[in-house]
Amino acid sequence: MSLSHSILGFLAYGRMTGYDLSKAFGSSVRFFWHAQASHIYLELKKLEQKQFVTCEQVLQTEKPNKKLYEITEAGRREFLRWLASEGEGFGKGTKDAFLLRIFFSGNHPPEVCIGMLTAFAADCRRQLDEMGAVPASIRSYGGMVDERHSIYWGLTADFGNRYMQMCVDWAESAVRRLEELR
Amino acid sequence: MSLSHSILGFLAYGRMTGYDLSKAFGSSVRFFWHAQASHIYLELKKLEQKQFVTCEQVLQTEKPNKKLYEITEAGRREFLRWLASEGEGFGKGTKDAFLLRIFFSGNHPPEVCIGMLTAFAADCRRQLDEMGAVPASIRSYGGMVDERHSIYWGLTADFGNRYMQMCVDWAESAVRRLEELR
DNA sequence: CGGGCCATGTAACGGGTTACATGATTAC
DNA sequence: GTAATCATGTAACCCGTTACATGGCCCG
Repeated sequence: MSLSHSILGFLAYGRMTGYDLSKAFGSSVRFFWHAQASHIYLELKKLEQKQFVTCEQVLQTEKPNKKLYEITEAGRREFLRWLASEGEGFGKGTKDAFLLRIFFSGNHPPEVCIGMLTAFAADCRRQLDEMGAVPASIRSYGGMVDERHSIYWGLTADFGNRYMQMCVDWAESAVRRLEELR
Repeated sequence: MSLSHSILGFLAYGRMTGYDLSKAFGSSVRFFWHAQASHIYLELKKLEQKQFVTCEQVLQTEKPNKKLYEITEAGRREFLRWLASEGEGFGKGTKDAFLLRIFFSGNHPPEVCIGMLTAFAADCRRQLDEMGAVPASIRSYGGMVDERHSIYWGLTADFGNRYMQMCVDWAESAVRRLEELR
């Protein structure tokens, strides 16, 4: 259960609403943890029940009312516990339906697979471009919290870049190999 | 729902038992789709209900009895449909708790993160070694089915290698960066 | 005589997704 | 007038995990 822990992680930076959290996920960890808004609201409720967060209603006249969530001491402890926990080693949680399709692609003519791979490469390149904006966004957020945090944001962004680049390279070499064999 | 489809995929190669399937997952797609034996048995039952597979009891005296599963025409159609389906684009399904921990690592002293990263790199290197055996295993299986299939097995294995290598490189560069900043 | 392989399952639970529902304000 | 942004939620469902249960054969 990592969604609840990453919510706690964001709340450790400061008070936020469910909506803020939803945006925070979208603008930072979306490459390795996609979170649905509705799920976040659900999880916030559970965290409140467990007393890991407290909630304060904020009435607004110009905008819809909102709920500001704040992490408690117990919540911070739980978050830190998770942060240091060993966590399933590696590759155990990996689920990649795309690679599964490639694996079984002997069942259709090679052109289909070539098409899938080129579309995939294009997709990766697009995401690589999108991530070009990440360093700037880190710098802008980085000013708000201290640098201690933003280093790590940079590390995960770097992972994202390398990953996408690797995917592009792999897909292109795969296409080449398939074309050789036609 | 990709487990059921990959089961169909394996059965498209030939008749197998739940046990065989479990081994097949373990020796091929485990790097990007880990399947529990118990889950496979569950899924086989559902596939039988949907008439995507048929089941034949095989009585054995020397060994426990077993059930041989065979894909039906409807099953093959469903499998092919899935194989050609667009499938969620990319990165949407990605869930990586390890990167999540790195992202939030500003909350503990850098040494902890350095420790996590070195352990991670060691883990990846180990898996890289393990995958050295894959080409041989592909060749051995490859003889049984025609080459049409084994090319694709090689492509996914190549992905695994590149991925692990990228992880090692990234983790090492991350450690270097963290050590600079101490 | 212990461990590993063969071989199959059940029950409870957890975590996440999808689809749906609502509604005000602001900017083009 | 219509799209985007702000803002919160419910209900049903699905997929997968964990833990448990069973039991014979073969090899060292």
